[in-house]
Amino acid sequence: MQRVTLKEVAERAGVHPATASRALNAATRGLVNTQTAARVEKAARQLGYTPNSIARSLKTARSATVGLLLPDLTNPLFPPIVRGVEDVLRAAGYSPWIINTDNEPEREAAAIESFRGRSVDGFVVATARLQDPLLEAVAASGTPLVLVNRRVATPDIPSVTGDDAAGVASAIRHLYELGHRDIVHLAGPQDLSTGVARRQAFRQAMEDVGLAAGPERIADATSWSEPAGATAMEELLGRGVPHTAVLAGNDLIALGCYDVLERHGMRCPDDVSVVGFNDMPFIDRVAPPLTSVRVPHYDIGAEAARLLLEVVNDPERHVRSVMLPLTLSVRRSTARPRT
Amino acid sequence: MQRVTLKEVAERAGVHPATASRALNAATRGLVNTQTAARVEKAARQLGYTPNSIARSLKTARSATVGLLLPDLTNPLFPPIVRGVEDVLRAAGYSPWIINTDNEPEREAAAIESFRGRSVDGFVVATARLQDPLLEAVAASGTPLVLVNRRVATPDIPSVTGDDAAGVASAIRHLYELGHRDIVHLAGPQDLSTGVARRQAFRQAMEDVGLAAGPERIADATSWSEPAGATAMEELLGRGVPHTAVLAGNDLIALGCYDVLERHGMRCPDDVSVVGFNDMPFIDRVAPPLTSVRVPHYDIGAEAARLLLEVVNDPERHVRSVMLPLTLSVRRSTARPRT
DNA sequence: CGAACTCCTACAATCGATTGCGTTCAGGTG
DNA sequence: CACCTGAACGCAATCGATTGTAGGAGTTCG
Repeated sequence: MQRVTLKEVAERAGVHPATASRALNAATRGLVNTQTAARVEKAARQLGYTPNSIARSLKTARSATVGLLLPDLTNPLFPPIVRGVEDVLRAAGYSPWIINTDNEPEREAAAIESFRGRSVDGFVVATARLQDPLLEAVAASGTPLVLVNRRVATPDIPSVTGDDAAGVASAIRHLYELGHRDIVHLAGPQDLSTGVARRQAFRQAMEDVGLAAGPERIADATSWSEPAGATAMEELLGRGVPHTAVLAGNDLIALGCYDVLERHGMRCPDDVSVVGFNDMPFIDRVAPPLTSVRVPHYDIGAEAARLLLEVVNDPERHVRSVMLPLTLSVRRSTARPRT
Repeated sequence: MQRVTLKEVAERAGVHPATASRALNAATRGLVNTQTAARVEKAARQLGYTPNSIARSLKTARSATVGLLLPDLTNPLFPPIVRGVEDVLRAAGYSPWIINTDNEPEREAAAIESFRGRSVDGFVVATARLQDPLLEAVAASGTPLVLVNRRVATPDIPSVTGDDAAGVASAIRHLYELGHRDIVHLAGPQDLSTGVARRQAFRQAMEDVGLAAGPERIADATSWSEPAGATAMEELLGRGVPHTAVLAGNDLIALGCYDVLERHGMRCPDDVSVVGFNDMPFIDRVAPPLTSVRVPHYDIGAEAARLLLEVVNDPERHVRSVMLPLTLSVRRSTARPRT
């Protein structure tokens, strides 16, 4: 377990540690005689030298490390994002620290604090609330920062999101073309950008096809979960608004909606069509398979990592946000309304 | 962004950095006058001092960091394990590095190399094949190491797993009590310990209730996936072995089995009962909801982290492996066989 | 033949915190 | 009053790698 140090490598190659360092580093190899470099490299290989990145980081003040803040990894949304981030980072020699915050501000603060202590080179954040002083402080401090899947009120923070408006529009269009005219929306939490964006997109898309989208047709779920979705659906049913189709803020809310329909003896899609959002893994295997707006989570993560690396490598670079196109996965939860 | 250093804190408090260090460190605070310590602490707070853990790690050769190797985070098995590990580690002031290896040995080697370079204090590994020279090398080198959900041939590596034998037995007993006598098994890959363990447990459990469990009743899937499960099921059907129930090596294999049944016009549970393994998230929402052996993945991860911390804190401690009890989640994919 | 230059390589400082050891000084003891 | 003790703190080395600068060997050119 005794680690091999650069000094030992240098000794074996008969050179000074400084020379060994330069020989082993791609950027500085040009400063060293080719044969010497080869000798050093050979010595390093023979001794099984692994550079101590802690020592390196101390000196260079860069850690090749990125902090990744998530609400909760067990939410099926996030693993693909994480993989996207990780794959891109790894290709660039970086790796992510992952921390779950459960959306608790104290946890988030602690995580940021801990990341700072470990001198991460940047942050990828998937937990942003619309108002988030912590994040604004991070951004203001000049630490590179990219948001995924969410945006904050502050405009000058780069983010990567899906094109929610277009996604919602395609869902509404799909329902419209099937013949639905009475469509309602189970919106997500209104303190998160996606919840707001999709809700607003719903109204816009409905207007665009000439349908009514008054507030009575929208119920807000308090979280992105099945129970919250069920509660919202119950509320909507209680209002007595006629409807033949439901657009849910995400797939979990749609599942909650399923439960309520079943409880009330209604069948999907025979009585009510349901559209979800995210197209999460295995949602094609529930009964009935859910029609859902597909969000390319892996790509979102990958793109976020790319953006972050850009800023890390060139802090002067101006911020840039990316919006990825969404598609609709049509399955059996949507059908023509009964006439 | 300019970080506050210990030296600055010391200056402000009017003491030497060494004293400041001792004052700020719980273990050495006793060496410092109480009032001085208070002064230092106040200075640290005022300046917003965050210790540079890189510098600390360099000096102390400990990083409060653990490497976590996974095959693939997007496999729904792993997020709960990761959370279990993370929650326990965080409580102890540690945090995990997560790396996906996709079960590729080179990736695994690269990950271990990278972890070594970052001086992790230990490893939690969920990727172990039965034979794994890399891991044996790690274990032999004295680096603390705990396996989760898998075991390797080498006996003296601590591991945390579910009690597969008992889980399989409870599944078989359930089917037996429903009246099934012809039961077959879709086994997982046989180069992984869980695949082997469950396969063997199947034979044992069948014998225990007095049923035949010849090799013709078992088909091996080449991976823990739906397509592999489907292929194995097709093979089994091709053999013409009569059966009224299937025990799948895991839930994904069970889903593959569902597909094949449907393709052949058979219905579950009317024609064939199916039992899965893992009880993964949302498997209760597929059609029909899958009866499955529930594995406490979060607890497995948490326990693994605890074991690892034990070894990290006391390297002399003798290895200890833990096996957690499993329960059966009975749902609608199992029913009495048709008479 | 010596000055000027180019290549390499060595020296030494540095990153920020920890820690063994030495020093100082107040207080107690004989 | 000389001496010892121990608490509290300062000094300086150290972890392992990076990097600006100095210096030495060899080459070229006036």
